[in-house]
Amino acid sequence: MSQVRERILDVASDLFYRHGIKAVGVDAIISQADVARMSFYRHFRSKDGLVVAYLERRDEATRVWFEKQVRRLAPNPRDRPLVVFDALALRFRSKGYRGCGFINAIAEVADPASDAHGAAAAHKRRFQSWLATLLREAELDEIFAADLLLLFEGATAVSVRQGTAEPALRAKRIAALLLGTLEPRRVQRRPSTPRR
Amino acid sequence: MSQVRERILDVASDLFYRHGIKAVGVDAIISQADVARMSFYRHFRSKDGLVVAYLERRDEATRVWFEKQVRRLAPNPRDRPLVVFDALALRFRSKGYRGCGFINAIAEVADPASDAHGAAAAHKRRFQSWLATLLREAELDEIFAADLLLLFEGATAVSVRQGTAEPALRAKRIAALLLGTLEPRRVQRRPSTPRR
DNA sequence: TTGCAATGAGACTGACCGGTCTATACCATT
DNA sequence: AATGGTATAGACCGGTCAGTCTCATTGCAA
Repeated sequence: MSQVRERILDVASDLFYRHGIKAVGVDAIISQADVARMSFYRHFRSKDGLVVAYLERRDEATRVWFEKQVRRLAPNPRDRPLVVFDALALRFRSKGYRGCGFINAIAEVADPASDAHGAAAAHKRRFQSWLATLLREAELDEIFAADLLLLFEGATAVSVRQGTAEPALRAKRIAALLLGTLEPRRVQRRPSTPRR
Repeated sequence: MSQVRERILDVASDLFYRHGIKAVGVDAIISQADVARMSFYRHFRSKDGLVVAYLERRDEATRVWFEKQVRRLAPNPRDRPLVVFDALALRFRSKGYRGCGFINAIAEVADPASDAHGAAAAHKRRFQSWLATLLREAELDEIFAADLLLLFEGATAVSVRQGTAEPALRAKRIAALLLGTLEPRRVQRRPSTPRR
């Protein structure tokens, strides 16, 4: 209906993700969305309300995006649990990537009782259960979903810090080992010859 | 020398970690440190300067803490690479734990050219090279250091979100598999009998 | 005792914060 | 043509932000 609300959400999503939630004021949002101040408060009870809307919308969009990419990259359901990390690599390479918006929100908002925390936690729950579905459809044990999510989060954190997509492939390799697709390396113990 | 500077850093470290950097104003710091406003600006050029000092101090403290804990928990150097995750679990269980201060800083500050980013990146580099040392001293391949760090970060992110220490043990199990200490599970492929 | 550097207390600046309020303009339905 | 909902523009509120400045007080050392 109201394209004003959509415009606000578009602008806020962009600014919140790029600069962080606390770093973006209501003034910046309404001016960039070209919207009157009162129109903002007609559609959102407060800035906090907008933050929740931002996270809920991002939850939906993120999950739809991964679902689509994974289907595209892996026609065979058996390949999908690992292909998640290829999709993740795509994401890492996308312009302006700045990590998981939900993890960032949690890092920023601090208060675990806040609505933002709740929305972020809900997203991660849904994401993990999606991973479980992928595993089930690949005829693998759903029990690995939490492990995959841990690798997913780890890759994201490392990628943001070092600004490359390589951690996604690193995580994929570990995941493959975990799921039994690859044999573990057999050469971990180094020969006892002195180094250098 | 000056205990004023130390007091400021003590208070700032606590507040920055607990509430986030942007959420803590100079006023709160100086009032809680019981220090005059000008004393603050005599010791730190700006709030950003204080943030860098906070991160550098935390870098030192964090690495010293892990080093000590790992030595304590694993007298045998061969056990130390995995015992890192037991130390991490201790950390997760500590009161008021709110994740990695450096990851949080990166999430909050956004600008990758900022001093805060630089300090955080430097910490992670040092931490990874410490992990490499542990691996070397355990006669394992240093190449795994990046993998261990990825698991470390993943466990941290998950732990903060769900508020438990369990992800540390999950990461440890994966690390053990990775380092070849454990055999991979042999039962991943579920029997083709229909579920439920 | 004198002198100096460090600290304290607090006023002050200009900018911005989230949020409220009034007044006006537009546009579709009746 | 009148009405009612939705938009706009922008003044305004109290509070907080980071940072500067002045001046009094402290404490130590020459």
